Amino acid sequence: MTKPFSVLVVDDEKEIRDAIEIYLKYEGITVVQACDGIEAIEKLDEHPIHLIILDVMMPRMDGIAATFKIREQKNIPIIILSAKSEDTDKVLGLQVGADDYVTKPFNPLELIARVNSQLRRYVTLGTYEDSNKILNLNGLTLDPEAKIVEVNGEAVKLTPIEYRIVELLMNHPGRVFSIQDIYERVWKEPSYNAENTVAVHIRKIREKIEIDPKNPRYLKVVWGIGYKMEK
Amino acid sequence: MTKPFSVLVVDDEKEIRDAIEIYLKYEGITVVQACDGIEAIEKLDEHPIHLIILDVMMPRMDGIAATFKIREQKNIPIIILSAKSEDTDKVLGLQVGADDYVTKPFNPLELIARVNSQLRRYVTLGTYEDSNKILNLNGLTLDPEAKIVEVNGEAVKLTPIEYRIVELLMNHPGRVFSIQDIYERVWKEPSYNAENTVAVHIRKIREKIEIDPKNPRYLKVVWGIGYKMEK
DNA sequence: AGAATTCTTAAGAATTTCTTAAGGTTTTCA
DNA sequence: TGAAAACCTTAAGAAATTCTTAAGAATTCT
Repeated sequence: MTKPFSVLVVDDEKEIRDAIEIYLKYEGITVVQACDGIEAIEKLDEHPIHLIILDVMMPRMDGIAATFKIREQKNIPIIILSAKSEDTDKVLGLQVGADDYVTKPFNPLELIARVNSQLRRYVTLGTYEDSNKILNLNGLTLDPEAKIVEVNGEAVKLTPIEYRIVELLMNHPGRVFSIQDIYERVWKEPSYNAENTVAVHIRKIREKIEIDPKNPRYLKVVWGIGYKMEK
Repeated sequence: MTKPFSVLVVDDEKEIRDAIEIYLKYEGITVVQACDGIEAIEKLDEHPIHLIILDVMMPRMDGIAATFKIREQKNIPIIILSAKSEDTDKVLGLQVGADDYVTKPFNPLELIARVNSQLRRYVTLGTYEDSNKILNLNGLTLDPEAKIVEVNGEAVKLTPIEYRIVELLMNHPGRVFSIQDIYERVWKEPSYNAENTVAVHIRKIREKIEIDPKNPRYLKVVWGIGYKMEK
């Protein structure tokens, strides 16, 4: 499963960078490497980075400071790597600006869990505002907190994928999403031979939310383009 | 952009207070500092405070307890700062009265997001819902102060973890929490390989609070998404 | 040391998701 | 205009995932 995230790994030891890269790639996360702070800044400009893993014990501290500056502007979570033996004060100072830390030697699974946790939090915080509001369109209601969809007051039981499709469309009433759009935004991976998969789910959704699935009132097709939720 | 809010930051470390102040000021929020609970009480009398950010790990615990008492009267939201390494139970006790918490090291922007979120809620709700109030849902009762759960008036004995899960769910009736959400909010660390751990606790809770655990009335599953407490 | 709590493992049940395939509808363009 | 191509709908069953439950091991508390 590919995730739409890329992580910048900053460490002066190549073996560590490579090891982390292997584990993150296995998670479907793109990895960009940098061996010091200076290089990290360049990479941050070149690539869209969603999280930084940073070894505190590197020769060139100025680069690290600069990295932090950039984070302030870009709001990217930072996970710090540090050895237990390291100077506590120095590490502590850095930690004030960090989101999480892992001490070396570290369990790769734990690092991955923390990376995922940060990415999740980062994403949900970003979309926090509108993702909690109850949506309503002509009697079709969606409650993002309770994950409940209702048609004219009657609860409808949707599966997770069905729910996510409805949520996507209802968040942008009237906007047409191609099948690829839908697949990529719901499954969070590139669509390949997935046209019919989406179509089948559309059908199932109609079966549940439409009074007359053959003449849908809410979930309409736009021929040759995609689907949309009627405004 | 100036906001009509002032926040009291209580921490014994000056650098942390200053760092927080810088970020909040940038948001247009007024900041009042206090280095311990005693001082916090004075400041609460002197200034109109709308929210408190409180470090749990401070030398003088009595002052903190007093701060909480004041909050109870004044209905001010509290966000707790805690280090991961800290004694979980001690932190937990405090958190019961808190509205949100952030673990150190923290991302300043995340702290700001949570501050804004609390202030928003505080304003929109008008009268802030006290998290020490006894919760009641269809005969299921939770008393956060006494840490007692009752089903139709009959006390149920929950273990600490069980209690925290029930409390989390009851604080947000109807809202669905994924297993990862639950793990991270109850255990306060990222979850990996913890899916079944939570599931087992859910089962134990049902055994205790449900009349018919196979057809739960309170603690419901939302397939593929998580669990929730029925509204 | 004994009791209570928490975690791990594993097997089976329930539910969801995907694939395949056939038939219908709309568009294209000869 | 009419036939071909592209696109959409529908159905059914296989595959995969998720949930429940139980039992016992490991850990923590008293």
